[in-house]
Amino acid sequence: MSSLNDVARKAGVSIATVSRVINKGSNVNEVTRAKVLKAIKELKYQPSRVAKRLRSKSASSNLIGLLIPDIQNPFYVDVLRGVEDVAYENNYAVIMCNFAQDEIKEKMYLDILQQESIDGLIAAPAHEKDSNVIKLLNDGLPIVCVDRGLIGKDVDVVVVNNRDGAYAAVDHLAKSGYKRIAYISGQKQIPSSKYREMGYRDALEDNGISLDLDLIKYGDSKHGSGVELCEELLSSANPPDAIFTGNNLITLGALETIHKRELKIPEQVAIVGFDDMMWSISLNPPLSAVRQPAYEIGRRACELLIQRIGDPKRSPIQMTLNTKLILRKSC
Amino acid sequence: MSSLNDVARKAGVSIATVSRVINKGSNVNEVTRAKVLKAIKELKYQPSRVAKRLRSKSASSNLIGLLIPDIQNPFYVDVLRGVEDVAYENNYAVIMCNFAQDEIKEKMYLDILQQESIDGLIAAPAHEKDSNVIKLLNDGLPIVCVDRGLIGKDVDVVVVNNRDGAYAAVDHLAKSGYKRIAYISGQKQIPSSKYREMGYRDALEDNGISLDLDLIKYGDSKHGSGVELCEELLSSANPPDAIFTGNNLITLGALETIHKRELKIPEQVAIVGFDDMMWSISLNPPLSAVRQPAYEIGRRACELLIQRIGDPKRSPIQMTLNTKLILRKSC
DNA sequence: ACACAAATTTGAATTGATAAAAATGTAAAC
DNA sequence: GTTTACATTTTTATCAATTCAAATTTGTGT
Repeated sequence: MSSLNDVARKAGVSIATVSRVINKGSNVNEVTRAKVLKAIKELKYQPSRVAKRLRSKSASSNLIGLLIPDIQNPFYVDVLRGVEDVAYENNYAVIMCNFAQDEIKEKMYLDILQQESIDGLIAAPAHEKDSNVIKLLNDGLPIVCVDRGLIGKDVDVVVVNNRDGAYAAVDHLAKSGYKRIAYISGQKQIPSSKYREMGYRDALEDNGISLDLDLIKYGDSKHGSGVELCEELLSSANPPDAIFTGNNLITLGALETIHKRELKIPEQVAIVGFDDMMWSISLNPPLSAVRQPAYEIGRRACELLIQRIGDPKRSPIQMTLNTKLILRKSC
Repeated sequence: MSSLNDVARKAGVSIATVSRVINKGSNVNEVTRAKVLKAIKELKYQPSRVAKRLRSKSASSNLIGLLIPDIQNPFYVDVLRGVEDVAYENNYAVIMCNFAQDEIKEKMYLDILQQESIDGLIAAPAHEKDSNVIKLLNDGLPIVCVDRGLIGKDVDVVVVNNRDGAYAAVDHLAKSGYKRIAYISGQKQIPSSKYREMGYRDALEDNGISLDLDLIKYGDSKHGSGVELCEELLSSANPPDAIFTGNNLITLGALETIHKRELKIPEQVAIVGFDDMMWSISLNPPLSAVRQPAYEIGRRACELLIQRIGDPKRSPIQMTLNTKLILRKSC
């Protein structure tokens, strides 16, 4: 790897001149510029981003961090794609960090991101009081939150209307005649779970169905808890006739359990999940689901972040996108 | 952010001493060490990874790059998880770059990774002659290839036995009595597609089924081509009675088309896909598939890479893992 | 108390870039 | 022929760390 110095020597000028050729380009003679460019080409010179960052703290690293709780969840994959597309269009590269719902891991990644002096961060915090993320925010790093905000902090947020999405799904179940509608929730402490539960409760109430707390199960937002909690529900004395699942992976886990018990969907038990997937139509049966515009969440978040990097003082925006109930054959 | 200098001043010693306390720790008096550690704690000092990397090229940045062709493909998500788990265990962070099968994007990402002076790279190259990856290899960067190698280059590789995996699937279809077995391939130029086709052809031949080139369709390894190519196959004058799909996303696309046409699986058309997914059992019908140990591929690749970073001269290893045919209800 | 060795600490150079100050060169103005 | 203005280029300092040679302190034995 050749350095500025090598180029300068080869072109017979000083490093400062080479630097000017590469950067703004003002105040440099055409003849000199040509010499330098030739040397750069011959040496296949590439500037060291590391040295650049060290020198000028203000200099953009053109790196943004993306902090995600669970990359196995297709929802976050779509968010990632949205973020990445916008980042790429704007000449940013994305460092993706999957903390797998482990706050120690989260801290390690955030430390690294900060030490790499990223320009900004898109984060789905572990929960609303996520001190690791709050610390960076207090340090002045541009941050956009997705899927959940930070309590008491004025920060850019892109979320969906979780309460309404859940309401629509459960309302539809109720109006379709299901009486014992269960809810398998993700981690209780994350806001999206709470809002979805709120929508669930409201829809039941509005349809005159009394709440049965045995029909609400709390898990960890992963596949395994979908399997287990669905099992619990179905093996209870008074099982549900419909299930509303709190996310992607829970839905797939619940489906697995239902199929293992060879129950007919929706005749014996109906199911609607939060989060749609490209291949939901190929599931057995084609799955009804509350679609979140995950890709767009990613795009919007990245747009907001790039704006904020450009103007750190802009007042924060909370953006709420709408969900859409996609009806197929599972309810 | 405080620097070495701040710590040195606060502790009343030179920066060299502070550096020694932080790093190896040899040749430093216990009293001094205590003073320095106290100052570090008080200032919440964290060493700058940027400065460290600039200073000593040999010093580990504890960063590895992961270059992936398509993050939407769950196979690569599992590889990523494997890589990440091992990286985390060994105190490395992973920069994930998804080049979305776009070689220009690939080049941009690789340039960035090199400029960030990563310690090593795990790459699924675009194809066997991928000049972008070869360039880094020639520059001496430790590299491990997954899923496909680099032609004419002696490099660590972790692959699965694609030919045998495909053979097992197609052989099973043939032995089950299917006569017109189609193959929907991913991108023709990638090795895994070629080897899978080889297994397909061999299995047909060994079962006395003559090859019909109309039954081989080449796509781009993505969902859309699964949809379209399956459509082409099914609408032809002499449609197949079974389909072997070249990967995950193609399988899901093909399933979508089959369902749209309301064909019974496996009665009217059977299907076996390359790549298994956690939720394959919940598909309609539960999908038979050739399982690749994706998570293990990731783990192994990362282990090899960390070894190679430690010993750049170690002679390259080609590791071939085995696939397993998982039979469910789709054939 | 002295010489010598060992342990500890420091100073200065280095890494690759940027930015501000200083220096050089060129041409027009007086 | 000198001054001045302007364009161009170089010098030097800086960023935060590592590293090695040099300097200093400490310890040991006589």
